[in-house]
Amino acid sequence: MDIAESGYRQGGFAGLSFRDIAAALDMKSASVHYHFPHKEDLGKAVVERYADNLFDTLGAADSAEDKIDDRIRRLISAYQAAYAEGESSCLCAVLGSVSPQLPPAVQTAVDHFFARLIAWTEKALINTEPSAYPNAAHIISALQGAMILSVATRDSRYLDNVTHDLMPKSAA
Amino acid sequence: MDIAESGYRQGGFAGLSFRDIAAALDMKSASVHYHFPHKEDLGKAVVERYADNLFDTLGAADSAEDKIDDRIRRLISAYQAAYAEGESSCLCAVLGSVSPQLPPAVQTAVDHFFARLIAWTEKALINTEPSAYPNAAHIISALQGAMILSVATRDSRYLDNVTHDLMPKSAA
DNA sequence: TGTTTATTACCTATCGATAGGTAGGTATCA
DNA sequence: TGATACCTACCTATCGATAGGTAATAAACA
Repeated sequence: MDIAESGYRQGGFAGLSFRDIAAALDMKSASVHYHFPHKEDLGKAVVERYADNLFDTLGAADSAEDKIDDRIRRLISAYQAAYAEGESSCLCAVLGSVSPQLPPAVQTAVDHFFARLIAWTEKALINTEPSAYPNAAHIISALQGAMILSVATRDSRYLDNVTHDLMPKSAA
Repeated sequence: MDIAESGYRQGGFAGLSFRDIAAALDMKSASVHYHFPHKEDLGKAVVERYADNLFDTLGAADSAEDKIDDRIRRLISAYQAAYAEGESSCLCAVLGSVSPQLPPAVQTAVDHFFARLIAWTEKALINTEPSAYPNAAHIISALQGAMILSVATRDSRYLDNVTHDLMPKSAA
């Protein structure tokens, strides 16, 4: 699944085959089919694992133990770390951008990912004075877009620029 | 090229074949190869045409005939219009997100697209008082990301939300 | 304890479909 | 006549997926 995740992030859903995965593991493609009968099963599992890992990293959006700024910093750091591994886009940005052509189960998993991410961010921003932060959709959009700009141009400055813009202004 | 553009936007570079294009035109795939010998040629041509169309729509970034707000409105409207046709992502967001795996000529064309777009936006924003607008990278990132969110969730509210946020506050 | 039964994780071999791409012929025009 | 735009017919490579088989491990039971 590590191989599949990085393969999808670099080349899209149609850009990674069972044979690619098998070759990376020094196996045969039939053996990959044993674990994930259909490509749809693999895609769904990879997206769900990706989501679970992210939300583990983000932690609770309503914890009393940290402040709003801390939660937003964790969100931004998660994106920076995701870009840093392989200079590749967010898995769900890659897949979501071609959502109309994905198998239904993968489409749903990506859809669910974004719903969770927006919900987390909205919860994290609750009780902030307006104008302290852009709204949740704006923050997530900017991070996803900046990641794609940096991947497309192989220039990390776009992501750096946007994360700096979004980062809480109080002391680092 | 219309067919290729919409096909790439909906399914990515690997998601559209010469046969798909030929079928849509009631032709044979060999005839498509006559016009675009290699897939790389087609991809490059489609991206370059896409870029030219966009910059025609945007107009000059330093025209004396309109104000900064007008230029930003044209930029935002262009994204809204692009989403409206087929509820699909920006061609260069789809392709750029999987840039590492694109043929070199396509990669370069996408790279060039983003460089032009950032340059246009920076020029359009020149002489604005700081804090009137986010910077160019931020604006483009937010628009690209919001488009992907809306495509992935089939919910235009994300794009609406972000464009409303970015739209100049002066009278519509 | 020894034997049977299942399960796991792979394999070889193959299927039909489709991918990008090519060689060579044909019809339509200026 | 020669360029343009298509065609038929094919090639090689790869795709997702399946059938059927094999070792190794584990569980169930007489």
